[in-house]
Amino acid sequence: MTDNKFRKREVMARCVPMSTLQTVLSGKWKFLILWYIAINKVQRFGVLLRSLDGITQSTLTKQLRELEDDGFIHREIYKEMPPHVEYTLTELGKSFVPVLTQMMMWSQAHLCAPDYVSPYTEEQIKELLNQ
Amino acid sequence: MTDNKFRKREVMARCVPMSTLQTVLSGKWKFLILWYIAINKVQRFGVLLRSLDGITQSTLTKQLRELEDDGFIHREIYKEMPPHVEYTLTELGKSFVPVLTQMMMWSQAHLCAPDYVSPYTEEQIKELLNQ
DNA sequence: CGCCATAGTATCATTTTTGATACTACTACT
DNA sequence: AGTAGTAGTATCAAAAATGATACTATGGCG
Repeated sequence: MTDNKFRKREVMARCVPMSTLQTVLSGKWKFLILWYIAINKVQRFGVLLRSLDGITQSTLTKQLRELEDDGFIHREIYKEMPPHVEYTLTELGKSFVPVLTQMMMWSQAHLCAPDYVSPYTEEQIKELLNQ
Repeated sequence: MTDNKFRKREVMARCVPMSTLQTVLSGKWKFLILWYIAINKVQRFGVLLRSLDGITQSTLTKQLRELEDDGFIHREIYKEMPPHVEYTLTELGKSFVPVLTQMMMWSQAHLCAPDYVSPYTEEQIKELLNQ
């Protein structure tokens, strides 16, 4: 994403990369949403809603729209019955996966209790990085 | 930081590492504050205030206190004349530097215009990672 | 027809974050 | 005694993010 299509253009204009990133990934849920899509390749709206404990439907919709507008995820509508929507990572989103993975690994190592057991296997993480 | 000393304990209790990280680094300025302290080793309050374009004194104070409470930075008061305060990274903060660096490099590569020239040399980045 | 599941939208309230502004405390210097 | 520079605090207002709730649209099924 090298063109200026981000939601908050003032930040982009100054191009303080770190500020832009913080703006783009602002909010309580963005990291987690991206992670869930990354680890599962595809995520449906309903599954995300049930996975993100405490989020409301309207907030999830808004977060997903922002991630879409900022070019991280792609939204595919399936008109089968019942109709549903699938979210996948775009090329930009995929390029962000190594950063996301490092964040996850750091968080597991430093923010969790010593007896915390990660739900993600080394294989999952490795696969994520090799895509 | 493997003990439960974070500001928002509910998140910590559930230990969803990604959520904890997003909570701990919430706000418009945290990434940038950490980056400025990391790249300069030491930062004074006044310098940070002038570096972070648009932040107010009270907001900067609050952000710094939160980073301190969450164990990322250390606050050292110098009673010389005029007295001043210096902020440095703690061990936890230093352990986060590789993540921060990767975030910065990704942001420069993907969020900035093609003609953007980084103000940071490769040596600075390398040094940052070798600490 | 009424109900289910899907994935929303719309509206308003609440909470959280940030900003604006004015104030304090310290002491060296003039 | 007054001023300057440091790093704050305190209070209130404004803005942004999130939540609660009710609503829509689709079409199959009993």
